[in-house]
Amino acid sequence: MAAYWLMKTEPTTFGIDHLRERGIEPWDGVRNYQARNMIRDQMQPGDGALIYHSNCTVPAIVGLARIRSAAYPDPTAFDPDSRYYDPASTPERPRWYVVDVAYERHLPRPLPLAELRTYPELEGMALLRRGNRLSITPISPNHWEFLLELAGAV
DNA sequence: GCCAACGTTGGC
DNA sequence: GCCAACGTTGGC
Repeated sequence: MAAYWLMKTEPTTFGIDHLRERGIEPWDGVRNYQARNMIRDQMQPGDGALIYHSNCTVPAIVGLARIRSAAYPDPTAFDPDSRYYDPASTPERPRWYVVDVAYERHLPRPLPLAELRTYPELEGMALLRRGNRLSITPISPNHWEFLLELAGAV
């Protein structure tokens, strides 16, 4: 049974258009233990993902992607030249993980955060909870269906 | 740029 | 193990 996820990214750094150009890309740089645990322990190839743009003019869910690999150690943690370098993570004892994420499509209509807050159907969605800062959150099947219909993507 | 919320660090 | 200080996230 496939699961669903929401993955935040900053469009100025790596947005949905970058993902479309790359086709498939390791989702690197996650440096939060809760998010790491979801990547490492729960994500499966075939899972669906909503791509969310944060820290921008109109924060919004903008596209659909697919998890395409099991978790493996984040190579940027081993690279002293990377901004995500973490000397505490070694190939022998990796601390951080990635999955490969494949572009599927832009939503026909982006779903702005401000609009999402208006739907009682989305109550309980992690993105909408106060003070939420997790870069990866699970999406319930009901919310997934609702969001896709809302965006005209069904 | 402001600031609330949250995570991490480190002294004790 | 507590908790204050600090850093980061991210909406507004």
